[in-house]
Amino acid sequence: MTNKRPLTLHEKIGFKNSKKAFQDASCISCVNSNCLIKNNLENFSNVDFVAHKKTLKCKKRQQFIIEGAPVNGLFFILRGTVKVFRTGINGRQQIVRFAKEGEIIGHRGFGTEEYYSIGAIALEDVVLCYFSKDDLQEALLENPKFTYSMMLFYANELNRSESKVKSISQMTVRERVIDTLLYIYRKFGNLRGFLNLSLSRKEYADYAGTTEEQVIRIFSTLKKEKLITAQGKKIGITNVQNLKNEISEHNYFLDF
Amino acid sequence: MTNKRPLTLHEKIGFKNSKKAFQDASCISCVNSNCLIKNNLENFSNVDFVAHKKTLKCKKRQQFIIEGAPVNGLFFILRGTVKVFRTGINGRQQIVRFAKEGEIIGHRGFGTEEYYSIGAIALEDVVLCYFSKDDLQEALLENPKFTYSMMLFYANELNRSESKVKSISQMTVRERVIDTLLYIYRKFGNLRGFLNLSLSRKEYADYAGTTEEQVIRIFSTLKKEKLITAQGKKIGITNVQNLKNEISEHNYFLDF
DNA sequence: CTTATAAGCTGTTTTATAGCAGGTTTTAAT
DNA sequence: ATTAAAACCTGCTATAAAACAGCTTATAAG
Repeated sequence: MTNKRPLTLHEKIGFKNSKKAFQDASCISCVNSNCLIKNNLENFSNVDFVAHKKTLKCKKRQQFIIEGAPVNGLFFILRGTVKVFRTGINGRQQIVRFAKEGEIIGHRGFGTEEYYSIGAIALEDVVLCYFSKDDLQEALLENPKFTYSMMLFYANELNRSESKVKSISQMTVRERVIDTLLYIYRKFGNLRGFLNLSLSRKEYADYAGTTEEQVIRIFSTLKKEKLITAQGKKIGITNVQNLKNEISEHNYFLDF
Repeated sequence: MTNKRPLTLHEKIGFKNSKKAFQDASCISCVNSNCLIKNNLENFSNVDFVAHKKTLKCKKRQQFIIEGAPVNGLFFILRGTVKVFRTGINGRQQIVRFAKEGEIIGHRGFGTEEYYSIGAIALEDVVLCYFSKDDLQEALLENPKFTYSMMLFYANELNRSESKVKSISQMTVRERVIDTLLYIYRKFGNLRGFLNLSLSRKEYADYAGTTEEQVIRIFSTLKKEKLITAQGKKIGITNVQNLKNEISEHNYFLDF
């Protein structure tokens, strides 16, 4: 490196132009059928839009959005799993959601917000597509179908969030922990009898809005009740329906 | 009435075509500068859109959206105040928000939801503008600026809701009650030293996510501490800053 | 004006859950 | 292989908040 200019965050974590670094990162050949960009490719009047995107790689445990940083654009997950969180009262971490391929990260900052209200960290090696706010805004104002899709996306996120308000304020800790297990199951599925996403008890707690100890206690109770099996971080749901039954009267599962 | 066909809900509560019943309900002369329709009037290519709207009157305490009913359209408040709620675990009412002129009601059902997940009731005599889902959808797909506004509206609602998740899961009951008082103050302001919206202790509880008794206890403590004054349902905030200080470290106020 | 009903209030009890302390086991690093 | 550091686990204690009970004060209806 001969350049003495300090590296930007994006450069540090390997920000590269898609064409150069990732032959397979072009939207046309993308396999994420749930991606809003992919789904609207034919609607973009300006073909440059998707060519302008940048692609970046993140190693496991790397944080690529820092709470409070200015919002310059939006991320789409091309591959991998991401944890989205915010810091609450006395530094307590609150996990907002877990995201996978095709999902949008950082959209909460798109409206009036100038700064990210959340942080995002890679749970495994991740590849991200990045669109600048300006490019996006232009594309949105030119392509009503795309804007409409984005609007519906936000509407769904809103429903999910409202449903979380309900669950947090009215469910018991046990119910919330079960709800979290079912959420992980729905979203990441099973692999050889275990949930296909390994989380620590602390992470379960931060998502369910409780403490590590409570999650541990509840997990061991659920084990005794033969509702789950656990080998360290690997959690298996014995009978999904039995778990659902405990909370079914409270929740219609519109999340994902 | 010679017609033997049973009345629909809309007919029962006085559904009328705007032209006939309300000379003053036309969007052009509307004074609600915060209304998304009003703000986008010049963007509508199809002038029929606003002419198609219907206007309906609701008396105080009348419920005009029933939880679980199919979503056929969206309401905009022309005049009055509305309580938006949902029924939680064992019939416990949860107040989602209080809405006033210019605001949208029922938008949560617009996306994938087919049925209203909330109920809405008039807190005082209310006039509503109603747009059918089909008309709206057409207008949205024709007018990207309008769609973009709607998208930003949803994005803001999402931020508000996320912030509520945070407050509910991390604030104490006292803090949540204070937060509710400040919310009412910000949104409805003061009238002769008292909050310009009278609510029962139960309603404060249903919004703050606690019980009537807790609200009563906290109100009487706050009275002793000279932070509020109360004459029955009329609540006055003595010093807004003092109240804010108690929760300021937790909350950046992006609600409204 | 009287009565009934709802809303407001307060003291006591119960319960769920957080916090703490002190352990073991697992994982990762040297 | 050894050590350090996470992660996991369990029993105990403290506490915030809900639930209950019984009362008083408003508000509305006849």
